[in-house]
Amino acid sequence: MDEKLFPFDTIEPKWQAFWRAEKLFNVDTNNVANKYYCLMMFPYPSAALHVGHGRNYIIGDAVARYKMMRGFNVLTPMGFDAFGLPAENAAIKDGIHPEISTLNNIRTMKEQFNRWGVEYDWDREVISCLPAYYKWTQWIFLKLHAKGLAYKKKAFVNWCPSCQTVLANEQVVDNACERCSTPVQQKDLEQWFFKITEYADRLLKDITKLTEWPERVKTMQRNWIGSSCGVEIDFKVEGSDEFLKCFTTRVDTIYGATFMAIAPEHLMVHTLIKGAKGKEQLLKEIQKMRDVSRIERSDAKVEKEGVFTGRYVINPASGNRMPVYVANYILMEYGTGAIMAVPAHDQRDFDFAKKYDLPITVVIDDPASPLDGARMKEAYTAEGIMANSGQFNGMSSEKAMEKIADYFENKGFGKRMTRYRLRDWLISRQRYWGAPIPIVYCGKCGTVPVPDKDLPVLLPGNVEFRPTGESPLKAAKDFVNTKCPRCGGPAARETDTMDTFVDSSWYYLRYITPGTNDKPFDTAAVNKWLPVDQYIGGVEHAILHLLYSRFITKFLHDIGSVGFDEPFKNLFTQGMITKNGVKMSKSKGNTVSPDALIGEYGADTVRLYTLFIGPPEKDAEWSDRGVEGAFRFLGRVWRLVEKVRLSGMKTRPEAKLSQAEAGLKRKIHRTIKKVTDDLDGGFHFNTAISSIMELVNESYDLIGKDENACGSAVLREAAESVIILLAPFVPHISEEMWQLIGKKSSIFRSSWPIFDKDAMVEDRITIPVQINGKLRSTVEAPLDIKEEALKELVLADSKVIKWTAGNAIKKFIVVPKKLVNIVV
RNA sequence: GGGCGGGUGGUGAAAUGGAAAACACGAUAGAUUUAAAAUCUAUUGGUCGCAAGGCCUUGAGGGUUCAAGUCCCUCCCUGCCCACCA
Repeated sequence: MDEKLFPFDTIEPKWQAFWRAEKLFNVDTNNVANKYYCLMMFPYPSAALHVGHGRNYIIGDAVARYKMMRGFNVLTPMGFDAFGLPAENAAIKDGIHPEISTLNNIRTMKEQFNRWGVEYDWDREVISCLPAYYKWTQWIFLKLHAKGLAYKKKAFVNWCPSCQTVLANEQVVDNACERCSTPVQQKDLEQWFFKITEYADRLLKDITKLTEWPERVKTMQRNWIGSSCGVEIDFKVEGSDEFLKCFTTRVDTIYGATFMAIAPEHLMVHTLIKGAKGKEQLLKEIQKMRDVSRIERSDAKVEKEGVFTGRYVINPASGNRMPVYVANYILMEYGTGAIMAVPAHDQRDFDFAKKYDLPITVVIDDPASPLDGARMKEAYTAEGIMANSGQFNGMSSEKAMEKIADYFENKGFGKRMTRYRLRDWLISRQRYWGAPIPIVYCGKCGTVPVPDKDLPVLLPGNVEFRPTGESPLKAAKDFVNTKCPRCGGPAARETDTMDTFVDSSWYYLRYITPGTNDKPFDTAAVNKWLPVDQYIGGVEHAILHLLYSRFITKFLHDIGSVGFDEPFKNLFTQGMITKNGVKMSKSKGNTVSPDALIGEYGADTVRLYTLFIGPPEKDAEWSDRGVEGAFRFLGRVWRLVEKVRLSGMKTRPEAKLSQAEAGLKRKIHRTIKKVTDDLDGGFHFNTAISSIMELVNESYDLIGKDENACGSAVLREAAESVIILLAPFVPHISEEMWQLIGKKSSIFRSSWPIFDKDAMVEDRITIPVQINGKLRSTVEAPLDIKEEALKELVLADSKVIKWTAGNAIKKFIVVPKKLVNIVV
């Protein structure tokens, strides 16, 4: 497209500079009257932003500008989630230090925001990889540690034996290292955890407080935390004083437990197989199971594998001996890492029992057709009538669940408990590019937290990035060797760094008082501005980031650092932009760069199309053709405003409205209402924009009918309304047009239009008439017509007469002001 | 495997249980132009019909209702997320 429909290339830089000079987006946080904290999830600094990334910022910018026009004191800060694996990988590959590449990327991104016309209060910028920020990430770690909520235990990691390094899940491809294709092993390492499970009940319960969150996000969080009520049972190991603990939600099936299955990583494995025949072979088999990643093992399609330990436990209910197997489908991370296997009533146990020829005892019978263990083709998992269960026989399984639990608690075989699927948050990473964990290991004093006054523990800059090997921090002797803060003796620093999710779980607090260097944030100021009024980001963060942020907020609340216990009041999760049906990503080679598009059509066009593409909470397919459509629409608006401006002198008084003008007047006020409702009721930008398009079309219709209409006050009102309603979406061209029609100050300092109810109403309406639910005719009637009069009118209609001919009317349904349905 | 979404024209989509397909893209024809672009006008779910008009149509099949894209049940297809990517 060679021709410019409007001079966007001069308009856009002009207004971007204007907003900066006017400090339009700089907010005084001392002024809390009418505060509105509009927050977008801060991004990982990536070099090449595509239009899919743009959606998040464009939505956020439109919301911020709209709220500004509604008279709010809007805070929209931006920052960067700047630690992370990609920068470190790039350093290994290209030898560029992560800090340099990260800060470069940040610069590029800020230029892009600027070109989009996406504005922030940059005085509040927060960059998580800078010591001024991560000092306080470390401080939060220490606070958690002091409360016993940061602790160390062994956990399994993906380990590449060739590279001698820990692999992220995404670096594991087909159970092999992505770099050298060596099969990945599962290795247990000492790891740092945050005890988020301590907060599981509150995180679950308080979801009900999040009334302004999307239902689907709340459901995902509920399922993720996943509480289940059940009974924990102690099984005595035969010929030993040891017990194996199992948790079950189906204690009603206890009499049908015919074997026990434990995870290959279970701590009791070695005790159990001590002295077993063929122990070496057993160990080899168990190791083989351990070497398969947990994701793969939890797939139900994977063939069940197991080995018999040679030992038995006693079923406390039936007294039967149950052989103990080590099985690949049992995960140490879930429950106790051991299950009582009930083949008749659990499909996975059933598969395993079939394979290893273990007894299948029916204890819950199907009331519809009696079950036979020997002939079953699959497990029966529904409720039923108790069988083979001693004193509980004949009871409903539902009732037996409670009775058996009572019985077990009385006998001391086990106890009721609520377990959560949620596991503690593993926060240590064997990586360089993250906030160092502020811990020192001393030969005399043990694990010693770094005192607050010694923060931050600086990440050393001068390290070697070898293409393979351990975290560069281990080799940085100046960093590792230190003095014990307690006894002053020689000590070694922790070389693990923190998960970047720790950095991002509190950044929204830092924006309020970003410069403070004696505390992470000012509590009083934070309490005035939070919870965040509107949080906007991708649905891919629905679980982890949002859950971690809620956890950290609750913790900070408990130690008195903040006065609220939920950080985000309203949450909006936008869908992603796809191209050719799949998510835009560099690896798939289907990204669309905004730069060329902005060069050709301007930022306003790209913004308008991005908002018009579809409902913002849903995924949307990008089309370059659609961008042209948005461009042509803006050209159409520009020309309309030009016409109105040029005829501005001969404005006719409003008193003599023609019928067409009265129609346009109604349309103006309906549009104002529609756009306002769409923005207030869930950011329906797409339908808001289409209604503005209709208003523009009707304005042209008026000119088409009557050239003199250009000077009409109603048309002028229409043009002004279009400009102001479009302003949040296409800010540059709106400012320009606002100025062209003679307004003196920024459109974002003007107040949002208010619709006039009286101007909206029409005195006559068209009412559809259905016969047996099918549309057959329409009648025109006064708006306030009485039901009787309407009935008369409808029955006199020729089409109605034709369609009802000869049939008796059974029912006459009138939906006031909407529709009539006649049943014959 | 588990969890969460989605399925409506050639395309993106719209529709508090009340006129399915608004708005836009694309397409076709015409106007304008030396020509193109841009602009303007008309048509555009399928089907039968010269027309008037009829019949069909929201992944498939059932149900509730005067009325179902929307509510309920069964099934099919598809996208996304799953703890060391952020």
